[in-house]
Amino acid sequence: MKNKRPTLDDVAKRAGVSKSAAAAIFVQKQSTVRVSPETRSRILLAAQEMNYRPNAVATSLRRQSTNTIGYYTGYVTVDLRVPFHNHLLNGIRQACDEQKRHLLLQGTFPDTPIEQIYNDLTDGKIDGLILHSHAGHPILDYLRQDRLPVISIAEKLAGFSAVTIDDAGGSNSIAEHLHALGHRHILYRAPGDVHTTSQRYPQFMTMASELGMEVVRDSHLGSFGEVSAMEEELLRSGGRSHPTAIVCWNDLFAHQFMRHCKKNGIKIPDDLAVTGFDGYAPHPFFEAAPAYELTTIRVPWVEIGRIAAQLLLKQIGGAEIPLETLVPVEFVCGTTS
Amino acid sequence: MKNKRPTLDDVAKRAGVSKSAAAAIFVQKQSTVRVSPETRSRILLAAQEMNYRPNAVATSLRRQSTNTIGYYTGYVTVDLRVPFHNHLLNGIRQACDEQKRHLLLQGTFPDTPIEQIYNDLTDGKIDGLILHSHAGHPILDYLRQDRLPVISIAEKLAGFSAVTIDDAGGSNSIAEHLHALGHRHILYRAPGDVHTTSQRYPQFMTMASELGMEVVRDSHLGSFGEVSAMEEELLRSGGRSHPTAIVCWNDLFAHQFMRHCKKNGIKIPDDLAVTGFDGYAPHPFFEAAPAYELTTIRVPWVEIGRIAAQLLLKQIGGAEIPLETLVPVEFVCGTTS
DNA sequence: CGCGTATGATATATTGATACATCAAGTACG
DNA sequence: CGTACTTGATGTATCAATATATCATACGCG
Repeated sequence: MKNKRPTLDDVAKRAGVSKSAAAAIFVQKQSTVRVSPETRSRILLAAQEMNYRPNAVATSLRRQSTNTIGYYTGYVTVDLRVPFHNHLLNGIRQACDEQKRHLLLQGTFPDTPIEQIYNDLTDGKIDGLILHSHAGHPILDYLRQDRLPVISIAEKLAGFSAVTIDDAGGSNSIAEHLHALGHRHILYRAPGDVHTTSQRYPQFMTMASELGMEVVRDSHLGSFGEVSAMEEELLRSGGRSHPTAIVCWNDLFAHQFMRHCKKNGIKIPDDLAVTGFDGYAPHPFFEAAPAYELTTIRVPWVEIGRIAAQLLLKQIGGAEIPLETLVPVEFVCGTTS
Repeated sequence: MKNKRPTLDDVAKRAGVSKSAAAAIFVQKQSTVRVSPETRSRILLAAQEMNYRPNAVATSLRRQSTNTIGYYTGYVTVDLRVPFHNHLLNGIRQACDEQKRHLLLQGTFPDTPIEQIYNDLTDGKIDGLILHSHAGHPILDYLRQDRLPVISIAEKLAGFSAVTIDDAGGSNSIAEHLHALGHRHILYRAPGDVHTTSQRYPQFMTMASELGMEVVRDSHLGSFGEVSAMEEELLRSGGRSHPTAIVCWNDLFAHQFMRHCKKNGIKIPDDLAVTGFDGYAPHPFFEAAPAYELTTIRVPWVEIGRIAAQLLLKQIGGAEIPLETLVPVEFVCGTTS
């Protein structure tokens, strides 16, 4: 029969020493308690014979630290299959692995009471929290009153450090690229009340104006895959009129729109140019004969996850970290423009 | 300044009651201690004023249960962007959310000492563990000696319950489908020493023989994207000879191979039929104008993750769960056959 | 020989919540 | 009116480690 798990007391008893002596062997940082080599090996032998392993929960309670960070996936998107989640998580996990920390996936259904979310995030299970895509979420006000170290990804949130993306630079690149190709009339497709839009659209507008391009704004939100009225019109016109290019706020919208183009016989980029933003490096799995290679801004999501986790761990360690860490992006010229 | 976090003692003191009374209000299951409505509200008021939240780590220690399950991602594939990971995780998270449990992502670099992995998995941080793709991993022997509840996904592992996939049924479907289309010479492409192969290949062979088809086996492993000698030959021949169909052990191999077909001008399915296995329901993100719709066996990975987590939680709760839970698959006829 | 110090331990308080035993006061009832 | 039982609490041990104080010896040295 599988026995009860041995504790440090059991080990000490078997080795014929005090608990303090036994503890000195297993404590994470070096102990002030000294143990002779012979005693040490006696304790280690006893521990091995009993298959002793320290209890992480007890250690966490006493040390007031769990060596675990959380990634909160609630609110906007809970589906872990969404690329930004698994790309970020992959990077976060790399950092955790390197520093021997653990990663807790925390997320809640949209209708979970805010108090419960707050409780869940700040009940001591984690030493720090990574947030992404939570601008405007009521949890932020709660977290600001708490001592839990928090880092934000892709958004500046008052009171927290952030790893941000060079949205402005990316937007400039797209505007310049389209201008160079001769496009003068652009449809800018991005939902209105979304944080990312506010980071990308104004800069695009500024640059577009400088270059003398006309931009029409389509801020329909809708659900993924839904076609807006302006898009509908564009599809009906066959794309062979103004605007000559559609700038999408992210790759997802671009891909979705291109599906409709295909159905409607619109040729890309001949009839219409399409650009995205995000550039999720597709996993090899998805590289199978893509119909289009999207022109986009490649955002190094995996790297961003990793940087965020590293900064958070520094902060947990007591270090000061910069309020903003800007990560550069890369213009990728595909076949859709 | 942000103060020290209040404890139950602090709340009790402020409300002028004993710790036991205060505890009775916050304890998870109902307490044997009775509290009058007036006292109750006095305690609740005090707690609210102090912003008291119970410490989860202390609770875990006392209750000997963390309400957390682990998902171990080490060994074969650590990259969380691989579809089976994020599909499974999504299902697991659904189940955890429903039952208010937490999910710890545990994984280690390939060169982590086994003792350390064992320690990490069994040090009390989690109440149970989900394993996928770990057949033959040395950690299994360690875990078998432990009390930690474990459930395996997609593989029967001695000593643990498993959620399994109807690999045999899926293999039959593919054999019958190809036979019905007139194919008589098949190349079966699957690495030799992989668990999944042993589940899928024998049944395919049995059914193929019954139907009078000839099957050549290509068991080259190689790394993802690498072309085997047999594939090379097939590509050179332009596919316009025997075999007339290639059965891949999973969608990944199928997609990879099709990339090479495209490069070599081989038309699918006219020159060569291709089938896969897994049928990761692609996220809407990836639905953009796929060049091929792969003929495959759709395995409900999200659902499988969810079932596995639910069973594990039952087992943790003390219930007996079946040693094997077989999940049916679905034949999907695409345009590649 | 007595004082200071290094070595190798032990004893005890602490971390924050929970389970259970105990206890005082009030009520029901024969 | 005494026993039995209910209500509404309190006190204490426990979960498994860690931090710190304390305590014996032994040794160096003037």
